[in-house]
Amino acid sequence: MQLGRAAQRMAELGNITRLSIIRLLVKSGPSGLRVGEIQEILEIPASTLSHHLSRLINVGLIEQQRKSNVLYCMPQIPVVKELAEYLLSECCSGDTNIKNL
Amino acid sequence: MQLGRAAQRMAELGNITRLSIIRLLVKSGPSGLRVGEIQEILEIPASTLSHHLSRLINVGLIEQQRKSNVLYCMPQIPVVKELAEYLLSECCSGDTNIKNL
DNA sequence: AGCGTATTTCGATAATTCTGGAAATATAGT
DNA sequence: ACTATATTTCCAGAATTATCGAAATACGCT
Repeated sequence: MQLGRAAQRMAELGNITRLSIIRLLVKSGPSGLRVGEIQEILEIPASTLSHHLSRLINVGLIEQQRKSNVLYCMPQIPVVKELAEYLLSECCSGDTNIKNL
Repeated sequence: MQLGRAAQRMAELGNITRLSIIRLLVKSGPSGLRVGEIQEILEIPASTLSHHLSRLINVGLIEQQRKSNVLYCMPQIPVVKELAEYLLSECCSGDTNIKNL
């Protein structure tokens, strides 16, 4: 992952509402939850939730799939994982003294 | 790590300048770099850099230590690690079907 | 076509953040 | 005390973001 993309994704996760959404979805698993479920569980006004969801979709952290009447939001767990790994990648490559971690 | 704290830290990492700083420091290792080194390497105006450093310090992602004339910035690698791990903690606890990750 | 439920788009306001120049502060050396 | 280097604080303008009500859209059912 390149720096700019990682920063974008971090920024989206750097909002307590959006982080709540992602945490809920990650916990729930890859099959996802409906928008309405998220709304009820987290008690977010529909328009606010929709705004945050579209931002998360924008950076690839979740995807949506329609099943008739309802939309399912699925966390893109490999993307989250990659982002997490990015933070410490190449750690200490300029300093062999890793003792005091 | 609790949600609010994690979101704060993510938000600080969600800026390309600050993420550059952290990446540089993480790569360089726990012994840190001087403020001036960071400034030269990343080519950031001093006041801008100082602003971003203070934000990173604020959330515990880096610490500073004075050595006579210069200030060293040391990445708090365990904190970064904890944050990274937070993202996927309790993953899929509500859904045993983890196959399609 | 009309209705009901689910979700998004629009629009507007308040709040926060980013950036960098100029001035201030800190520390060491003379 | 004075000078030099390193870094922060102050300030202010531009830009971005968060929030949510009201209206619009999407889809299935009858």
